[in-house]
Amino acid sequence: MTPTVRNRNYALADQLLETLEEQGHRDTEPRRKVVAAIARKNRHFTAEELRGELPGIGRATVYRSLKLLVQAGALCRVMLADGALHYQLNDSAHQGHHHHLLCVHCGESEDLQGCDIEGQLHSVAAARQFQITGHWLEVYGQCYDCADRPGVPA
Amino acid sequence: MTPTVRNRNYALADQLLETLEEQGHRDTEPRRKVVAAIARKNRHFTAEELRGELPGIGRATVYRSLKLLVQAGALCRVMLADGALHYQLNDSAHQGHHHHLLCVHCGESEDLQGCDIEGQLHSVAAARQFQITGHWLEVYGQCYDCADRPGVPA
DNA sequence: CGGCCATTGATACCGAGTATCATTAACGGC
DNA sequence: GCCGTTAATGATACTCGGTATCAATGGCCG
Repeated sequence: MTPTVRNRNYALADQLLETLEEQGHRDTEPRRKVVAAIARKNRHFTAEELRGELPGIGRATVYRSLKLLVQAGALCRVMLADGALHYQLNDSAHQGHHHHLLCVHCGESEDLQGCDIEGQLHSVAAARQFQITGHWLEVYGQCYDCADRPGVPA
Repeated sequence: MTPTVRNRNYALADQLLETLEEQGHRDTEPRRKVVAAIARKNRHFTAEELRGELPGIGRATVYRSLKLLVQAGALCRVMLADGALHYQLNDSAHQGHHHHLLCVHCGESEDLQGCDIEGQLHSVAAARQFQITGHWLEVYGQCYDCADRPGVPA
């Protein structure tokens, strides 16, 4: 890891911790470690995966930290095509509601911002006198780098 | 239950059983009971809920039957807003890929057919050189009958 | 009728997450 | 800087939804 990346990770970890403190949560040693492990991630991960990288930290603590970060909007939950729930850092620019384009091959993901699903849903729903309160959308596929590789399941 | 409804349920159960037989599965006594219980449902249900209505039938058998019916396209899985997985009979006209409009108040659900999510997703994805292979969408809200009732969570 | 083999159901197991609760340690007040 | 309050921790047990195992059963076909 280059010094630059290391610095970025430290800054990100601090930022996450700060977010939690703003919500009235304490700055504790185990929390720092969890947050640092998350900051090191550059793609989505499962709770258990994260826990594997944090020996000595209680299972409950890892799950509690994840929940707090999701509530704070710093993490979002993504559901993979096989139904497995993963977590993913929210780019600070994309804290609001958005969807993901997930590469089933390499695990890369992109945020879908320019997609007017909402508007479309509302007009369809209005026709049926349905009042929409929320929705959940995940999109699966292959990214450019993976698209031409062989041996990829449909 | 009116005689008409009872007949409809019997017919539906037979049809489901037949679907399974077409896939090469046997016509067994427990299977008949599971399928009959499903045919009686007029809204989405959980595996455990169904199991509760089938005392004397093994847990594994219920889950196995559900899986077979999903594979056969007769049932579809819907994810509620709280993350709970439910099953729902597929209207025989809507066997293909489609989405659901779920009323969070009464549990009613409607199929979303006239919604061109696919096309929209493809154009957004094309711009990013992403090749879409699938997606998952659930839409939550309140149906006409529930919309004006008080005490409904957002 | 007989046999093969899918199906069954009891049971144990699994993965993901939550509840409990005694112990620890942050942080704010003084 | 000490101290008390109170949040946080981590060990453990538990829950929930679903799957694997496997001996016993019973459909179905020749």
